[in-house]
Amino acid sequence: MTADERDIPAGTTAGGPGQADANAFSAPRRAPLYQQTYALITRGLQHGEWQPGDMIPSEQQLAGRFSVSAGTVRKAIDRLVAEHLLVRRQGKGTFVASHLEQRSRFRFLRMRDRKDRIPEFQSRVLTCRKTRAKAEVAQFLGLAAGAGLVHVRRLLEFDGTPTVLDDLWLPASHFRDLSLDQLKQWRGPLYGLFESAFGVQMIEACERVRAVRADATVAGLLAVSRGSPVLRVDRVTETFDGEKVEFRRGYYLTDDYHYLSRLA
Amino acid sequence: MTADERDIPAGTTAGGPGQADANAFSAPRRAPLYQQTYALITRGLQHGEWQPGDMIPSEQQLAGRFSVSAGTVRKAIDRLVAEHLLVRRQGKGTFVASHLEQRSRFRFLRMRDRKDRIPEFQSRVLTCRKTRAKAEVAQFLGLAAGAGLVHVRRLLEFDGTPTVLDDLWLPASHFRDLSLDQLKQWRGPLYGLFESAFGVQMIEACERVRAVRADATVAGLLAVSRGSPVLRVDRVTETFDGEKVEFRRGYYLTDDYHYLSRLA
DNA sequence: TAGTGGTCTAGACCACATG
DNA sequence: ATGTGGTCTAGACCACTAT
Repeated sequence: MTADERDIPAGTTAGGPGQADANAFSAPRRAPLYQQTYALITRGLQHGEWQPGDMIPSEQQLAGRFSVSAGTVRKAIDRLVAEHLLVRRQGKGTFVASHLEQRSRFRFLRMRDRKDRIPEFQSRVLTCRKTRAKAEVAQFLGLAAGAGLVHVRRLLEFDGTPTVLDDLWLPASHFRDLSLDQLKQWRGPLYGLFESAFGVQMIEACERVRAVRADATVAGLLAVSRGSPVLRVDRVTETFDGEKVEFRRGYYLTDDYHYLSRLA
Repeated sequence: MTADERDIPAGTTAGGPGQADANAFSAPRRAPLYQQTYALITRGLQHGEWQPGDMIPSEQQLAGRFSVSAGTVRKAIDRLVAEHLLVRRQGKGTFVASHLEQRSRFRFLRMRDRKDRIPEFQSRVLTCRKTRAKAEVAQFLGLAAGAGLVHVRRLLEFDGTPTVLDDLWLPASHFRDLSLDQLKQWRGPLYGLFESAFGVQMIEACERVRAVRADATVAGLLAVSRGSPVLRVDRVTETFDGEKVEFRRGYYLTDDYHYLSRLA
């Protein structure tokens, strides 16, 4: 983008502030400027104009580029910050959120210990294989049955004991080159790897939680007897525009840990 | 409160806008005006100056009362709206949120059907008894063991099938006069009853979710076999200032329904 | 017509980070 | 000293609701 381009048709004139549109014809309900500004910044994030960890232009600069006031830019950024897409740092600037940063490391982890603290845990990746989507997984990902996927299985040990078994299915369209070696070498959150190595930013997720009996596989890997009650958590993760880029099924032991949910 | 009282010491003078404090001495870190304003409005809600469903004074009026600008009041109200304590209605005013209104009826209900819709359900209150707090419940409520409680048990039928068994423990200090008759006669959400009949506004809650085996009682009431996996949801509900006013333990069948959690 | 919240602007000063 | 975000003000006009 060049500095002088105007992404938003100037809705104000020199006549004064707050003058939205001087047209005599009633325009077809234009969205408020701060929402348009929100959309433009989001598009910049989506198109990779600013990468995770990058600083975006200052509020003044964006105001100039979009031909709106600083307050309007600020309101747009407020929302993006609330949605964890941006992070403000006073005196420094506004930055694109990254799963590699400490502050967002446990954003999607709901498990807590008896005192509601995040447990210490270790991840052991067991397998990584190319597969094709069965009907159920395909439906969760909004793909056709048979679509190419990468399947990852890993075990999380909480404070030393195996507690979570995760199965991940990732669209081959984005994750074709993901390998077991790569996963085993990686230190840190998977979403950090996906972000840095595959350019996929996990923005939001939705989890459906059930209580089920452990089958032979789950029971074996979690070291409990078959039929034991375990929490089954189905997660669908999306990137920009609601594009589904992960389906994850987790089996959680909840004797010493629990799934925490805040209602407001 | 009288119209001319000033709850916030005027931090600005006639000298111009944005002049927070002319004192040469560095004051002991005063909170921003919009936070003070937030606290003052919250106090009004807590003290019952404005009841659920009431309209609070207009932004202009509050700005006058607190000697701050309309924008500052607006920012304070923005937060209270985000926290679901207030509701804005354009052209009408700003109102105190109420559990009796349609919009907040299912705020704390996380169960969904296969299409993520809120199920149709019916509540059947089974028992309502005065008891004393056992150690576990006392701890959840931050009370001493043996404190007076009211215990309520109810069954929820989702689309006609018993799916949720709830046990509620409520501090007798607030709910001494709650009766089975009252509960059976009540149509609508329990929190609406608690709000209108006992003046207790449920503001936020925290749930800890586990998978457990159904014991004889649970299995009997939910019509499953003993040992079946069920979701156990422990909820602690708070009113203003984090005062705990409900501990609720729910047992959920998750064959046809699930617990939905959005991560962001 | 009047009152309310919703949007938008322009400009001030403060607090923080960096060179 | 400069640039960034954070706070605060004053005032304009728009959109909606009610009378």
